[in-house]
Amino acid sequence: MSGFVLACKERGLRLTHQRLEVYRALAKAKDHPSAEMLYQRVRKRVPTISLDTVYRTLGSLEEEGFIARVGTAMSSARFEFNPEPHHHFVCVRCGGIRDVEAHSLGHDALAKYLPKSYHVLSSHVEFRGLCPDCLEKTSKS
Amino acid sequence: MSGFVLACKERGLRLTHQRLEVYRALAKAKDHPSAEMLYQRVRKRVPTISLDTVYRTLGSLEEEGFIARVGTAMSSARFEFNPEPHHHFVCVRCGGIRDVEAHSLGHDALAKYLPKSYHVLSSHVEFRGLCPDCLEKTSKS
DNA sequence: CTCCATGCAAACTTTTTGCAGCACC
DNA sequence: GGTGCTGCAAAAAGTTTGCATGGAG
Repeated sequence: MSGFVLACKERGLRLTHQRLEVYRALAKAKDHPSAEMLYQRVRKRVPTISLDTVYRTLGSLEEEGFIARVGTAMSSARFEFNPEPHHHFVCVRCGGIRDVEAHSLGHDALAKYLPKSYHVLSSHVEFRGLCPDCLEKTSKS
Repeated sequence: MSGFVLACKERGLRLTHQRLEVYRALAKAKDHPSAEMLYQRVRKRVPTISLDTVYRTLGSLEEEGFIARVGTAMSSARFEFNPEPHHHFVCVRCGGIRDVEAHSLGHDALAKYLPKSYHVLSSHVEFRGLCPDCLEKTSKS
């Protein structure tokens, strides 16, 4: 908590009542809430807060690295035909998605890391980084 | 292709011009297109097709297992505070998300499976299946 | 006092749905 | 010929943005 206060000062973020409560609500949450879910929770303590403030606050906190977005941050759904189990590499620069062969990163190899109390149906790895094309453009410039 | 025709008959799906063209466009695509991207491509061959037909067709093809959706299928963005690198388990029944410790499935262990031409910044595993709670409810009934 | 953050409303994007007509089987 | 699919339009859901006000520093 106090670490958050200090970090805000360092980065020039204003420490508003709303921002603090959104941060606290997410730090306390164990269920990976959506913006709407956080809005409902924070509203109990700050009845006048608006949903767009929650969105804007989450955006700020994400930019500053305090919080993370679960799963892929893609604006729209993407589809593929490849019926073989495989993984994906997402380029953070060009947004392109490339298939990654499962090789020894198969389902069984991954699923064994979970407790036996889970019934795992599928497993999927998503890598993020720079694809060969963007990497080449970077080194050239 | 002919496999698709046969599979449609087996499952009682009507083999319309539109459905076939959406299927072909996705089978040919290498870039994991969105519904809108597919719409633009199919429109060149079937100028009267509508975007909602593309959506409906993609939904049917996904249900039948012909195609897959890339990444997490979540209606809204979900956030988390946990700053430690970790993975996620998504329950297909209750939609709940649980953290999975990275253990030996750390970034380095995963990234080594990619060609060196990629610059990998992060790696994340997403498991899907039944969580312990839903599994228990299933066995009881 | 200054400027960033907030709240309100409205726009925007992506996806879904109701309905009438058409096409596949 | 009946049923499911299509196209149109409108709605729904999630998220973003413009603008005037208010509160933090």
